[in-house]
Amino acid sequence: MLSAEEQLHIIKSGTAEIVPEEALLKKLKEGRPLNIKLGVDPTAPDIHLGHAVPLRKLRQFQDLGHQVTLIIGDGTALIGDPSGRNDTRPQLTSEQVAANAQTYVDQAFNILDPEKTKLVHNADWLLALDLEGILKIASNFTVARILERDDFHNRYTSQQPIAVHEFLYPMCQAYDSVEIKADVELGGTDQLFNLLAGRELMEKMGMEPQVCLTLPLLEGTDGVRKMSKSIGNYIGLTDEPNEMFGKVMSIPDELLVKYFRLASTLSVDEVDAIEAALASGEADPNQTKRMLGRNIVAAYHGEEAAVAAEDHFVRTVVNKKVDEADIVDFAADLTPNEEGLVYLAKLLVDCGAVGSTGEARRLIDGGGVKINDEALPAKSYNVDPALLVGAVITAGKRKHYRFI
RNA sequence: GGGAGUGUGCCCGAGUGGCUAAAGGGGACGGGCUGUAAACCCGUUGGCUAUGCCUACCUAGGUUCGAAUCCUAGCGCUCCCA
Repeated sequence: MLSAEEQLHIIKSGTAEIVPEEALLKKLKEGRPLNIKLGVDPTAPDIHLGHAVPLRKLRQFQDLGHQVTLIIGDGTALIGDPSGRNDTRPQLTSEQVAANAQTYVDQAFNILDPEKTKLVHNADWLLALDLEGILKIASNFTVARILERDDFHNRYTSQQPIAVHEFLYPMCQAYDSVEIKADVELGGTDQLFNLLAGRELMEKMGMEPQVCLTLPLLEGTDGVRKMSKSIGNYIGLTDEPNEMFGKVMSIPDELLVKYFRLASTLSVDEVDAIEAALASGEADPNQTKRMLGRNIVAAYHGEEAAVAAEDHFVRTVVNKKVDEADIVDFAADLTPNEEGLVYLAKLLVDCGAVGSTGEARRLIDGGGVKINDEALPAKSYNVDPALLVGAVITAGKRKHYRFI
């Protein structure tokens, strides 16, 4: 086992805050495997690189010899985490939660070491609480304290509704820490309040309080907003290799180091080296980004897929060649009208390239529809079917079809 | 229980009887440039085989030649008082 100081150096990489750091050092010095907690909300079926950030950190802890308790928040999911929200989350049914939890766990074990992971469900103890138990926990918190939270405060002052049950969320999460006797709890920076609630509750219940470790939120491919499925700027762990690689290439350069640090499998030293090389201008951002893409694809699909994905990227994007594998065959009705033409706008809707004929027309007018790499002139909504037979029809940046 | 506000397109937000498929911004999409980065420029952003027709400003009615705009009721949200 590494020394406490060496461990701390690794753990600190990429973290936003450790509260309090001395307490973590002290725990590390005890030389025992610490119990590292991560609670996850099974509110969405797919997980993405943003969700993977704390999982990677957990993996680091595991590699340093510590134990992880992964809590499936099937109890808290019934509430819906209010963190960072400006509205009330929809409450999920237990069936949805169970299904989501399963896919989450499957994907999480791509990253975590199953040998050192204990999987628990907080419904087991949260739903077992009776009113007396709930009151006992709730009496440790005050309304003022909870209203201090940024998101509650903002919603309150901006006249957005806050449902009473949402107040229970941080308390339940705090109680989880008590239940599993956490030494350290991880979460995004938006989780700080919830993590601190756990620390407070443990202390009030006479336990050694957990250390709170927050990780920065990972921006999505737009480089601005945090990665999120609903915004559509996410890189899913189950994305196909080619798509995954392409999405990584589309992130802004400014995010390169952050992605390496939070989402890649590289060690702290390696990431430090890359950061220095980029800063000095020694490393080419494009090549470095490709390296990142390879690393991320390899982590979820294997080395071979990563090489193939980069290859695909070079062919289709850099050299602008249409890859045969990207062409979708579509059985189109090419029966011509009286003028001997077919309505291309409708065909583009039928094959799923666009949502409406209006959109198709606009795309054509904007030069976004190509036949065999040749842009159609504006207004050519009706075309000679002979042009289409056997040809590659491209709609937008990277949708290719062949009508058969 | 009483009172006051508010509800517009993916989002924010103008519009208070006709000139409004609805200003402006954001986002998104497409084109150019390029490293599927950033920056920048241009275009598009309800549906429909389209110089037109249809559907739209919370919902349902009503007034009017004409309503996102006025009236009535309802629904949602917020605040204040109790």
